[in-house]
Amino acid sequence: MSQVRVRFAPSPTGYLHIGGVRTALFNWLYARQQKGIFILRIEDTDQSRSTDESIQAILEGMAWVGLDWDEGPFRQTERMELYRSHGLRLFEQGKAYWCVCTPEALEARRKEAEAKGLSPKYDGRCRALGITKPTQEAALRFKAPQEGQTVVDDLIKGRVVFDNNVLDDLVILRSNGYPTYNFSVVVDDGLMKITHVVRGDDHLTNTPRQLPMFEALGFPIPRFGHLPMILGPDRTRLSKRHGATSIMAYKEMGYLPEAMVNYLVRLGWSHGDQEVFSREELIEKFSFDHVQKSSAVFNPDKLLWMNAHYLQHSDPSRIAEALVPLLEQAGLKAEIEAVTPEWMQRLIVMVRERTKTLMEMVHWVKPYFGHAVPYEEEAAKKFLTQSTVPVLQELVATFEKFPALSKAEWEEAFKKLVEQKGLKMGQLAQPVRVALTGRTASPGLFEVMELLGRERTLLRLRKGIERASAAQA
RNA sequence: GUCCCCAUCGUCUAGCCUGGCCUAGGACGCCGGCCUUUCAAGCCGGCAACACGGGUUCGAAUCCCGUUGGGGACGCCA
Repeated sequence: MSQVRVRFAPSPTGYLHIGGVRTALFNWLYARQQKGIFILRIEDTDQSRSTDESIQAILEGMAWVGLDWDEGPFRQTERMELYRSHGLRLFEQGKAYWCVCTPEALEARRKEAEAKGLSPKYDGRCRALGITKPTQEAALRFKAPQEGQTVVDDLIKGRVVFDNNVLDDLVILRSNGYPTYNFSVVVDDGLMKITHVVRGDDHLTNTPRQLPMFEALGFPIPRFGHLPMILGPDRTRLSKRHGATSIMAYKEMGYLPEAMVNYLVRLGWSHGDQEVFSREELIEKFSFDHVQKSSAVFNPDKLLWMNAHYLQHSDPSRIAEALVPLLEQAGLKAEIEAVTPEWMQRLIVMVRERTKTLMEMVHWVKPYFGHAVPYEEEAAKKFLTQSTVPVLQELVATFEKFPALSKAEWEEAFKKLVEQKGLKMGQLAQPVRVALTGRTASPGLFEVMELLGRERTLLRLRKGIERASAAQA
């Protein structure tokens, strides 16, 4: 068996979307598993819609999810000669012909046919003309087989049979000399010796159109695998109106690429009941046998859960790596530089079980930098009241007696004070929480103290007392 | 309209190929409880599906046919 060669072939007409990433991912996984070659090919033959920004977006998106390629990126616009020469060869061999129908005329006939309830396919009228040297604008059409059947033995869908009479003579070279999609794909997949064409199942009906071209060009026929589509909640193809579909939008919302990959791979593929897979496991366990035939609805809730899971279970240094740029973006550059990586990781471990995205984590992590902490007005108003001043003062006095902060000792002292005063835990805990973090919700108080350290804990408690003393009685 | 694909809880899915182990399992979400200094996390429990109709068979979620429903394709777009 020769080496597996697969490709991801997006067209650069917008951002890299979720569906594209999943297609790329399945190709990549298969290549890595089979020790094969993964090729990136940019299909930019539609010069009116392709942009360089889109190419950048594709590369950026691929990099973010960690899908690296072995060959390319190739751009089809740099391979024009190849398509032209192969097209002309088909003409010379009598397998293609010049068509002088204008786009307008074709459009009109298509409409007419549709109105009559007929198939809108090209009627093949130039096929018999035998034009050898067109004197006007002409497109080259491939002579598609008109009888018999074309069978696609699909890796995912199984055996699919098409009657050739549904095929029409496809334009392979436009009158402007550019190849069309269905032709450039065949030439490239053939020339690049692609062994497995794995793409969205919106291409399934393109396959019987492409197979005869592989044959005509003398290329070996690759295996095909058509992946089910990803749908929005309304069960139509996922698109912009369903919300964020750009892969980079998820980066910006604070998702981890590994969570994204894990979620996406489970959309259409499964391995028993397992939900969470490391990248190594995916490479090992991926199989087309367990790719679902039916389309899947994108479920943001489950993606969010997956992200929370990775936030909670990944190595803290990994989370820090992803979080730090976001903190810098949030204007905390100086604060980050003032702390050690170890402390940063402790902070992450402390807050992470209450965050589902890195963006939420940014919010949760903020109170622990710097000396004093700003209060959320509501929180201060509610808990830093005159009546709390005496007990807070007593707490500070108690803590001051300890030369160092010991979480266990301070907790014990705290609880003793609560008991002495006949208070409920929360009656002291909430004011202290606000004093320490500025908020009513936080990690465990003594974890917070331990992280802040003795001096900052005492400082913030004193500031809390100041604020409470200034409050209206 | 024509062709193609698909069909298990609201969603992602296991099981289907190689019928009985399925009183259909897991996950997300939802509801309830436990834990609890707040917020979470965690743990325990609950609700919830084989689209429908015919066959085949001792027996069908699993095999066959049809119906219905959903999706896709039919461009000098990709």
